[in-house]
Amino acid sequence: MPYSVEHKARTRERIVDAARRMFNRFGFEQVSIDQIMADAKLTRGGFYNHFASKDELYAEAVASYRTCNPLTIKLAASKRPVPEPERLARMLVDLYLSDEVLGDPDQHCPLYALPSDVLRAGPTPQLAYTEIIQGMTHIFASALDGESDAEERAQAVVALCVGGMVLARTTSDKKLQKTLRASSKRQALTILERRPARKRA
Amino acid sequence: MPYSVEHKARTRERIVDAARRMFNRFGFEQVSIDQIMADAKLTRGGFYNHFASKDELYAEAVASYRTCNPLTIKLAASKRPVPEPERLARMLVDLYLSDEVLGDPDQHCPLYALPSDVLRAGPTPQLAYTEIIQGMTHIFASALDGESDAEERAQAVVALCVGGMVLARTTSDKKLQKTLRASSKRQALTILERRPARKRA
DNA sequence: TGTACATCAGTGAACGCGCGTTCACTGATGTAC
DNA sequence: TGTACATCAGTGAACGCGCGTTCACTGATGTAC
Repeated sequence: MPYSVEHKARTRERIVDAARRMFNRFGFEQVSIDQIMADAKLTRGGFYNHFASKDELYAEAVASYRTCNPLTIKLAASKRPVPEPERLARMLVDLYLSDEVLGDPDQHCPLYALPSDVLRAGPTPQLAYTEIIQGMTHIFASALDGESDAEERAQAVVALCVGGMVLARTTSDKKLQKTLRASSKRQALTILERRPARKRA
Repeated sequence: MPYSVEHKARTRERIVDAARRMFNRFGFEQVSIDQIMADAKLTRGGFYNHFASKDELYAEAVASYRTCNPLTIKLAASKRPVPEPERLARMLVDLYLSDEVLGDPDQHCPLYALPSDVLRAGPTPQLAYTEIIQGMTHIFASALDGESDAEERAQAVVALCVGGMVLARTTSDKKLQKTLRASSKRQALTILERRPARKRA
């Protein structure tokens, strides 16, 4: 049995990682398998030892954001315990709309980096997108726990995050990029804090 | 001088119209010149009598949303005078996030239908995107005229509109599509009405 | 008014490139003895 | 411990299709006489 099972798994992961970063940066159609494999320090032909098609890779790449998103990475890097819900929600808004993430496409979220592609893609990537939405909504709703309109406000905060980034990426006007995100961020925080009194400790 | 100048202009407009609708529906790369020309009841070869390249058509297609958006069309169709700013702003939020627009890709806005393509595209389409953002911001800011944070709140409402539609298009869960837009809509209207007292009449 | 003509919008075949996918191979690795 | 072997991850050339673009043409139209 040549090469260990772990060796193959690591290679596969390297391909998914390269794909996620390049898809987020340039879009699904604009990136060729050749480029992805080169980015992963491999050659074209080996691709089909790992994936049945480019579409299958796409689904995995989107899904991989679940564990490779900036917030999860940041929390894992800091040695502190997981912050309480209110603080976590604010951290997510701050980070999602930050200069740092906007400036580094490797950290971009499929929700705003690849939304045109999702309709064309099959049900598997669509499910991955939906899970990202629900994951974010959950974090915001937890911060509003106990308030009657928690779900509505949480969803609106997700829309503000995604919308702010879509708009910032869309324009080439640096100043507008900044104010659009700042406005989205402040209004998102306002929505999260509108009623400071909470029912649970 | 065969064929009138108007004849050529009409044909060109027919191509731009077909392109805008098909690009919004399927994305830039997914639609071929062949398909667009067929949709405009023409054949492939004639395309280059009107445009230098597919990219040039893309720029025009995005720009055409300026006059072909659902709000402008609706206002033109109704014989009433232009509504006052507050009512216009509410109409835009309502329409932008409506079932009707979500269900009819022909009416979709490039901001959420084509955001992945804009980075790849040149400066001309980017300018067209920016103009759409500014046009929407202007409508919302006018409704908040005189309030100190009008610009910030107007931009956040744009982000809510665009974000709500991006999210709704992204998921295949019908119910989630509906609640995401409803949440964005209600919070957008809340932002617009947060301080009902205005300084001007 | 009728006719010959010039123009150019529109046609459809052909070109050429890029890219997803296939395939015959090669050589690194772990196992059996 | 050392060696022969089997496996299969990885290689790179080749295939074939789709699509943007080009080009020689055709035929509808407005104009000149």
